Amino acid sequence: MIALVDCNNFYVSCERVFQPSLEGKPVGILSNNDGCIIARSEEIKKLGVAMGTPYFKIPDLIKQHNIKILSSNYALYGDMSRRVMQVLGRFTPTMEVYSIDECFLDLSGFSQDLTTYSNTIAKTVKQGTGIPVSIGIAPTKTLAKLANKLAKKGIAGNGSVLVWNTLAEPDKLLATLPVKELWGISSGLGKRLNRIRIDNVLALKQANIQLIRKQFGVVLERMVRELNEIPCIPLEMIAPKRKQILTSRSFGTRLSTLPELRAAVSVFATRSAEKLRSQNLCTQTLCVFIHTSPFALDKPSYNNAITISLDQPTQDTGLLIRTALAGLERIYRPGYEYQRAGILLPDLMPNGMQQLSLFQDDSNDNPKSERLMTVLDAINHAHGRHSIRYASQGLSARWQMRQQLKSPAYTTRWECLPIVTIN
DNA sequence: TCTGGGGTCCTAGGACCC
DNA sequence: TCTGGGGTCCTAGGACCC
Repeated sequence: MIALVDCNNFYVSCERVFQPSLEGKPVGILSNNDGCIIARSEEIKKLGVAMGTPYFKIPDLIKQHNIKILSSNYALYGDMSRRVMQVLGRFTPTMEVYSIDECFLDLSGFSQDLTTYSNTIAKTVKQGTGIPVSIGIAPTKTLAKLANKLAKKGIAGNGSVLVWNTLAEPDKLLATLPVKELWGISSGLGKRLNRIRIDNVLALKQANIQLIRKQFGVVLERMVRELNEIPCIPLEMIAPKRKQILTSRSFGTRLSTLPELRAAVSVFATRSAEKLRSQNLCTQTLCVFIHTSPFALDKPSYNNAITISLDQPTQDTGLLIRTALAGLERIYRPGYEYQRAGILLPDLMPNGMQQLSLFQDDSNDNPKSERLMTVLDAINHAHGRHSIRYASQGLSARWQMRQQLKSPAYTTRWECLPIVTIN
């Protein structure tokens, strides 16, 4: 049996742990750059605010209902997530951290009553971290996801826990669920399924497996089998190695000039190199891209990207910056208002295993670069990110993301530690 | 004025091998 | 009249996830 533990309204719950006054009130969390609402409390959902609603489109609603809006605080969410996972780790040796707010636990072979056990898990997480969770338990991941959703919505189970096999008539329930509710079915697949008269989960479960394979491919075939309690998606206990690293941002204000874009791209390249080193990886390839806004239909649009192969794999910030800027020069066109840029490293490998270049005569530089990067990382770790930097990163913050409503990094910066006063 | 960021997997088609 | 059979690797694009 597999349990899916999912934190309820995770980002909102993290904020509420440190601002209990937000409890019971409508709360929304914004995407980076304070763009859209990407996490919602139950109260704001009830007011009809959909996932992904642009923030600037609902000022009246916010005022009228006194909705509390916050910028994303990923330092906080990341740390709270780590704590939740740590508590969950006490309950089973085999678990897969699936996302920042979800975790699969392998409960097969447990002799206890799973409902009781799961209630204990939920209670312990709440007590240890302040975060409320819902738990769905079933023979496959797909069904565990579904059970979790039903528990959360209060359709079945005891409010926060649902063990699939305790349902008297699961098929009756499946028949009431639209196929789009399933993990792995988005609107695209959902519409195609509806066209062949598969509109609820039961219909999909009973669909002809050969036909599904032929028309929709192996992904949906696996899903149908999982609905029939045949596990096809294994638990991944060891996180697989990263396959790519992406660093990109929308700008706080549109950028038109090359110098400003150069500064932004330098910062993204620097961040990418830091990510490489922190995961002990290096890259053989760098891709740099720039976009105008897809929403500015009245203005000329331009999207371009360039992929550059390096002579040999590297994790050196200076080399990645030089490469990225050379790429930028080639794709930059004047006369556009750029909204976003980024660096993609699509071809990663473990550091120390790279194939050296046959023709490079300065390969002795490698130890030097390594020492420099170690010092750089140590200084920036001790004194804060960007304490020392490459000149090309510049000093202007004009393009930095907007994050005007961000709460303090309560758990990751000493200056932000909450202070408790006892009267 | 204002619309996120970071990932994975699958498939089809092209290029190549013997 | 008539021109094989069986592979691998890479890439771009689409679909999906949180």
